[in-house]
Amino acid sequence: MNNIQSIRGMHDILPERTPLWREVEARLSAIFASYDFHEIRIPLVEQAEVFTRAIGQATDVVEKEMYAFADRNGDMLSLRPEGTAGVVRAAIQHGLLHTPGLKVWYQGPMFRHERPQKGRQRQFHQFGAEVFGLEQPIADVELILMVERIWAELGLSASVRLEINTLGDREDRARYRQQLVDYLSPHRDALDTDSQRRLETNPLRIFDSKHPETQALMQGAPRLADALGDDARAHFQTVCQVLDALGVAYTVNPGLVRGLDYYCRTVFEWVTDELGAQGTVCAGGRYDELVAIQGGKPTPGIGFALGVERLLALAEAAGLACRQAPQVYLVSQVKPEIMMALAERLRDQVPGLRLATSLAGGSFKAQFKRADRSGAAFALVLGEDELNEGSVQIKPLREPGAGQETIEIDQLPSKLTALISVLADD
RNA sequence: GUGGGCGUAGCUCAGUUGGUAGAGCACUGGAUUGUGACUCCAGAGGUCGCGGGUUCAAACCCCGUCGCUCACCCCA
Repeated sequence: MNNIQSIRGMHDILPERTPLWREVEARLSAIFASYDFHEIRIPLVEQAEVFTRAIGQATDVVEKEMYAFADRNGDMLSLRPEGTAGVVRAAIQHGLLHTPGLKVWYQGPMFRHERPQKGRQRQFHQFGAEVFGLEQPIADVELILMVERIWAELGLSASVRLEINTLGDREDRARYRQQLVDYLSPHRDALDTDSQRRLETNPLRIFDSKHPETQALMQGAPRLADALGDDARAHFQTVCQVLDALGVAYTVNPGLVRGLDYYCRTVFEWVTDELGAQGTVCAGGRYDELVAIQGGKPTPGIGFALGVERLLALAEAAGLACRQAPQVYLVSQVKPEIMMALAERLRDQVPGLRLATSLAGGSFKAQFKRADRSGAAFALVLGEDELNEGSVQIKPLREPGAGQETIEIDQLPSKLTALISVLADD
């Protein structure tokens, strides 16, 4: 092979797969619009501080996964490892938070320098949505409903399950953190090495440990639920009640702790068993203090991010497939300018037509072979005979036994319009 | 960052105890000079990931390196 390769963990999305991406993107953006979310597009690069402040200095994402570098003028910049921090920055910068209830969504590549594996690459793609200025629990619920609709729309409801939890408010977590440290410190030696380190940096995330001994120890740990303040407790109860009333299935997972520091109160996550070790397809939660942390006027917020590659893996396993084929393939043995004039006329007069022309030329046999491979539903035949009598032949390529018919060129646009209107949309 | 498995034609892979490479699919052309799919024939296509070493001789053995993959870790 060549020496030039894409960067490790950063993959090309080839033409064969882009129709599937576009299909999923179209369905998601339609769902977002149906909940009155509006798209926002922000830079892929920010001041590194935008992320270090928001995500938390002690998180792995900041500590060892950011693509951070010095700009030519010495500023520390970073490729975005996630979307929320940049959206918050943009919302503050442009005064979008003066209107309560701002609802935005975004989409695009994120970058984390991790060791690639199934469901995890260094450049990956997320869809995300954020709501600002609403502290009501039903804002949490609406976001959850919207994601539930995504699974339903893509036929994935049976593949994922929803887990939720509450992290309480900052004072609650501070109090609880101390309880946890007090409980675990005497058993420090029983913890795995990673958890020992987290004991100093981020004790709550010890709940994430997969080590059996650590997990056993955590069984007896004090519970965050018992450390909640009244407000946070009431908030979570309302979320659960409304979800129950709406028939949304979920389980409360007291060990569910988000990896980014800015979360508080409601956190949620959709997980699957079908993708190996990277089972989280979508995750999010409330971040009522993030706007203030980023220098804005205190404004509550809540949002989620969804991993597109993971979603696509599930969708493909469930049978979602897309390809973009031309509807019509023009086979010709007349002068190129005549063939192309006809093609242009058809593109002018047949709305939405996907028309392939046989630029490579060759025998009719070779051209028909290409027409077949292209996936086109119809071949148009334009040879000397047709040219002389002002006609074109239309040959169906996907109906066995169907004969081809001759049609006058003037009637071709309306004929094609009728023919492609009954084709299944690819 | 740590470990396991793997890198041979565009794709999926074979390659016996080291003797300078093969199949299927795909591609190109042909089988009465205007018609695809099925069939038959022919052809093209590889410095065997890259670099070094051992050897008369390396796809095969050794070292390094890059990448893919799975798990740890982390997370979407």
